[in-house]
Amino acid sequence: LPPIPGKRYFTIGEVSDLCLVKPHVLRYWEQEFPQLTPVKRRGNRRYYQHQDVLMIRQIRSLLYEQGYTIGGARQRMSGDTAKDESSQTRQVIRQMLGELEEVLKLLKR
Amino acid sequence: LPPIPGKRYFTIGEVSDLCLVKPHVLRYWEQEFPQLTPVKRRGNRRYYQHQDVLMIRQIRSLLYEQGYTIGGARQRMSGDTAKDESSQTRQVIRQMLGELEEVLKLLKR
DNA sequence: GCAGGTTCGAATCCTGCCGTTCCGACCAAA
DNA sequence: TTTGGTCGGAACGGCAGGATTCGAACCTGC
Repeated sequence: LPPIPGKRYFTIGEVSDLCLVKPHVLRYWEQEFPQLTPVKRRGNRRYYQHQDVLMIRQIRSLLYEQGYTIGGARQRMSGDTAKDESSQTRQVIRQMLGELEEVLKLLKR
Repeated sequence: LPPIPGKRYFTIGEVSDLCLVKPHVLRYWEQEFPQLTPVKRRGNRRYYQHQDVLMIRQIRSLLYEQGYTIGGARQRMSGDTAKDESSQTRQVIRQMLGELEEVLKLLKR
C-alpha cells in the first residue's frame, strides 16, 4: 500500500486508491462500522482525514488478510483486543479445571 | 460447554453434544479443515479422540465467538501451531491430561 | 437376532453476508 | 459549461456456510 500523503483531507476516490478498496465498498463499510465517520460537507461529500485512512487500512487487513467476517472485525475494532491472544490457552486451562473437578467428585465417593 | 468425559473415543453424536455443533456441520468442517481428521473404522464411522474434541471447540470459538470466516479460521489454525509460543504449555497440558486419564482408568476398576 | 436409533456420503436446497450495479442528481475544478 | 468525480437508495448477484433429505449400512440393548 502506498504511503499516505501529508494533506489534511482526502476524497473517497483518493482513499480508494490509497487503500485499494472501491468507493462503493467504503460507503458500505461506513454503514457497518460505526467508528468510521469521515467529515461530511457540501452536499454530503466525504472528506477523510489521516486517521480515517489508517482505520480503513486496519479494517481491510482484518477482512482481507486475517480472515474476519465484518461482524468479527467490528467486534475486534470496538475495544477488547487484549483478551485475544491468551484466550485459547485460558480456555484449555478452564476446561482442565472442569475435568479435575470431575475427578475430585469421583475420588470423594 | 460440558467437560469432556475421560474416554478414548467419541461418536459424532457425542461430539455434537459436547461442542454444540450439529453432526452435519462436523462433517462439513472436516472438508474445510485438513487438520481435523478423526479416526475412521468399520464402515467409515468417525471416532473422535480428546484432541479432536478440543480442536473442534477451538474452531467453534474462532467461527462463532471471535468472528472469523472459515478461511480465516483455517489459516489461524494452521499458522499458530508453528508460531505459537505457548504450544509448549499446551504440550504439557496435553501430557498431563493423558496421565490423568490413566489415573481415572485405575480409579474406575 | 431383531428393533430402533445412529451414522454414512452425496446430492440438493437455502439463507444471508458482502458486496455490485444501476440510477438520476449533485458538485468541483478547468 | 463541460468533464469527471461523488451522492444515496434500491435492486441485484455470487457464494460461503451450512441445512435437509435420501437409502443404505451400522451398532446397541434386549
